Amino acid sequence: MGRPTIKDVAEYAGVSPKTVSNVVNDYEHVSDRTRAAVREAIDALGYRINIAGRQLRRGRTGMITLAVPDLDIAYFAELAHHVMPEAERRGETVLIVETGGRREREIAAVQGFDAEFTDGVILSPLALQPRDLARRDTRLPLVLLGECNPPGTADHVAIDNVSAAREATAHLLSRGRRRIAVIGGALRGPRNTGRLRTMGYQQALDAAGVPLPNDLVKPVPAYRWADGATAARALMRGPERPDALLCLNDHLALGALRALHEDGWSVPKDVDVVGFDDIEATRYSIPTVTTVAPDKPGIAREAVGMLLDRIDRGNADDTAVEKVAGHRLLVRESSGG
Amino acid sequence: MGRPTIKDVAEYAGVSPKTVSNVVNDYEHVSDRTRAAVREAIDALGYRINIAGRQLRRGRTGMITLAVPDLDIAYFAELAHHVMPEAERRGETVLIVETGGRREREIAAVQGFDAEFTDGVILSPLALQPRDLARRDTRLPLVLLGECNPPGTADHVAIDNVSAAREATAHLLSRGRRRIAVIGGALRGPRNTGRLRTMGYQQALDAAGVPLPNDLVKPVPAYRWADGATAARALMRGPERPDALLCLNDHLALGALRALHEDGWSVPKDVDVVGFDDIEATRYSIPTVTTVAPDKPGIAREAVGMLLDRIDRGNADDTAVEKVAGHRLLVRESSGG
DNA sequence: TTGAAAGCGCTAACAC
DNA sequence: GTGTTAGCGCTTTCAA
Repeated sequence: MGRPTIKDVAEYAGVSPKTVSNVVNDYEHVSDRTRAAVREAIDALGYRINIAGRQLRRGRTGMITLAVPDLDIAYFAELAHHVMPEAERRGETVLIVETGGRREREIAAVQGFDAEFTDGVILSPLALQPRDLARRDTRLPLVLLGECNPPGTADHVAIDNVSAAREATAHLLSRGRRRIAVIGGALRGPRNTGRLRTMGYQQALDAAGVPLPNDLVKPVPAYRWADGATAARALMRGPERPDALLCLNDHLALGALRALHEDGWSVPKDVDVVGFDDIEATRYSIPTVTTVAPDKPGIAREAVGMLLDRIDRGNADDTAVEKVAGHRLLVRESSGG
Repeated sequence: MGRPTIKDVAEYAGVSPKTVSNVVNDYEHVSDRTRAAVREAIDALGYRINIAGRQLRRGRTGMITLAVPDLDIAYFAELAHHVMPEAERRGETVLIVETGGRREREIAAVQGFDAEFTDGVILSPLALQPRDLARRDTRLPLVLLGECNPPGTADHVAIDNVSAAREATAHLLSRGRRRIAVIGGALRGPRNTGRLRTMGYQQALDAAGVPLPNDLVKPVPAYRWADGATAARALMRGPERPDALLCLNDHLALGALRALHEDGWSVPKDVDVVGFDDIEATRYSIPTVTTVAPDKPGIAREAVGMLLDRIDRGNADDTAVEKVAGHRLLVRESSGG
């Protein structure tokens, strides 16, 4: 015989399938005796509910998707680590999907792939275009993390990237740094995370009356260790040698640290280094890395909450919600802390 | 109207539901004309298959569980990063679950939790006891990773931990190190990863005729940065100061590196450091860390393959399969590389 | 407080 | 090459 069904349990306990269902779902109006009998039957038969039957009937899977670029990026692993228990606390299971930061995979995620797996999606996009959202032909509830597509398109949680970068830059300026490079930055283009943080950097320079240095805003192919190392090496060997590196995530900062070490530069004596995300490695590296710490538990809580709200409301088409998560600058050895 | 079903598509295209199903499932014997018409209807209606109906009918969910202690441990994030595309390549979706290394969560994982979510489980256990497997009252296909419970209980993939540790220790001995400490090791107790690696360490010492130093096998509460730092500090300040640290994973090694730096020790001049797992951080730390690199893609491929085999065979009760994944020692700066 | 009947969306088996 | 029928396991009426 195959796996026991609710019918088998019912037969064994001498009740109807509906009664078993009532017990399984903690329905109140079940006599203690019946409940006990059903429980016993469940144990005896080793019954486990078949989620497919339930979700077919209920029209909900009890699962939500968390789509991130890459679990190899510690920030996303840490984020997942916070999202999963938060979802579990609220009775949902999380399906993690890696997009690789590729646009077609991100589009697939906001479309619910080709199958309707989950009740909603939390996506941390990198390549998604505003028009991809506009074209979305589904009511699949969606919450966006980090990247700031034109507000109003979807629910969204992020830190205040402009302020965060402004504070980090102001910190470097207050240490007398004037030739501050931005690794992973962008002086123009869409208002993605890199652009917003570069704007904050520019604002801090403006406020201090420091002119924007030439050629020190350096884009990178990705926010990985190797990219930080390459960029730092190029900047330090270039004509406009910086005295500080504002790295737009911690992996870039740690990669930069390594390249600086190899080229014989001392941090923070010759050059300061600052990162974003507060991944665990920055607390143990040599030197430890000053970083902007986003409120990860808060982001996870808000994202899950917003998504479940939308799912519960049937994703009614009202206006999108914007939430700003907290952040703080943790000054460590790499900038004199 | 709600989400379109296969019936709606059939009506729109003027065919039967079964024909739509055939098209969706890439069944061969469908005329091009029909196929095109169905495709068009699908696009027009924005139809996406409802996975619940399919899995109810097919008796398979197309999902497998990957249960790891903690995504914050880079090794497990990297492992997940390899398992997901491998599973996808084979048409399966991966549900990641964190156990926190807690026994009751690991038991729940091998039992399939209380719901029938997935078709099988890949578990990387830490606290699971042999008797937990013996007691298992389910036919849920299972593959174990890493920890070596009594062979024969379940399919199992791991590197040869004894050999790996022996090689790493031999490497340190060949550099003239004689007072080699083991952070995370165990001289007795169950044959878990820590014990096996300590056995390899002992074998290498024996082979070289080096007596086992006193008090240098140091257990740790967990394999995290902080634990490595604490252990390294204690060892270096203790009465039996080591000249090398064999750290049983890279997080321990990186934490140790930090503690050594803080106490003014130079690596590798004063003391060598070796880790396990080859996480990306070890390639960028200062100094870079010598480590045992397991064949992660191979582990992922074997684990997924073994699990799907079992699922396809209906988990017939034949003997468990043992697979040994490859590994190699990468000598880096922390031991003179 | 419990039970009977119906049907969620899909596909296997079989007919045509 | 395509359609009909039946039923996967569950929960939602509604009735008893």
